[in-house]
Amino acid sequence: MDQELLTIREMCEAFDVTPRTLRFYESKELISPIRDGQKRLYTRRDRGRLTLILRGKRFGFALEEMRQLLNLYDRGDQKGEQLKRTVAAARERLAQMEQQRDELTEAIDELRSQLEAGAEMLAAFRPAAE
Amino acid sequence: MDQELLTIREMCEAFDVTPRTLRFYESKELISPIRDGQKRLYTRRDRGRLTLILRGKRFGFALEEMRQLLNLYDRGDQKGEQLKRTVAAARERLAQMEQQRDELTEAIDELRSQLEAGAEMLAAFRPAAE
DNA sequence: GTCTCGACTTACGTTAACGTAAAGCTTCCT
DNA sequence: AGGAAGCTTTACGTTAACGTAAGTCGAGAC
Repeated sequence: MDQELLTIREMCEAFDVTPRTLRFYESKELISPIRDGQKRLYTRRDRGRLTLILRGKRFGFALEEMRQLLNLYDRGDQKGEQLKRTVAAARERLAQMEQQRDELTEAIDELRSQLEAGAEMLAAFRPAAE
Repeated sequence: MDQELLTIREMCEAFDVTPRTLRFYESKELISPIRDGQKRLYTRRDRGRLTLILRGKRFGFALEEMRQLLNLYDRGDQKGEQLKRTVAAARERLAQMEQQRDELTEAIDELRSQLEAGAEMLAAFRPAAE
């Protein structure tokens, strides 16, 4: 293990994704494996990027967002301005996630109280009692 | 106000939806306004159903799910077996929502700790330091 | 009569992230 | 030579919930 280059199959097993997914990410310019003839070979760099992509997905980042963030890091200055921009993006996303969670919590409470209140979730529609 | 029949425009304003939405719901058999010539007129029943549809949407029910639930209620026995089925569906959805919230909370915590730990969300990829 | 307004129908477009089918290389094995 | 495996490319299909454009129609307003 810890080889330098992985085939598509090895990548799929290592990250639990399908070949289609890897080719799709490549078509979206999120990763760019080298070629041995026509076959793809994934480098350490690709593995790092894929790790970040999947992590980003867990956080709810869209692929396009991740592409932009990754590209920022390709342009050098990891220590400076671009890093701040990435952090800012992360903070924004965090805020979104928190709001989403709050809304979800509200909906949960509301639904739960409906259920407790006699399970009459459909109370609003009675065939015109007057 | 409290008229018996509403035009599509009045419905849109009352519920803050577009005409397209109402026609779409109708095409999906969620509501079924009567006709005055070719114009749609929405009854009290339609308003009740729309109220439930929109409430369901807030809870994350899909339109198809709502259609099924609403149809259960059209088949009579509000007091019996069908009600239980609706309640069961609501409980299931509630469980889904709670799980979703838990996952979201996990992701939030994870992202927050990444940010606090030096904001190195992208720490995983360093250009191969060895 | 002509214009215009609102409503109507039909039907294609949108978004995201792949799934899936079709058909063609290369290798490797026998 | 003749598969079989595993890779490749191309390109259409999927899902949800509408948006949007195009063209039609009936009813008042002038």
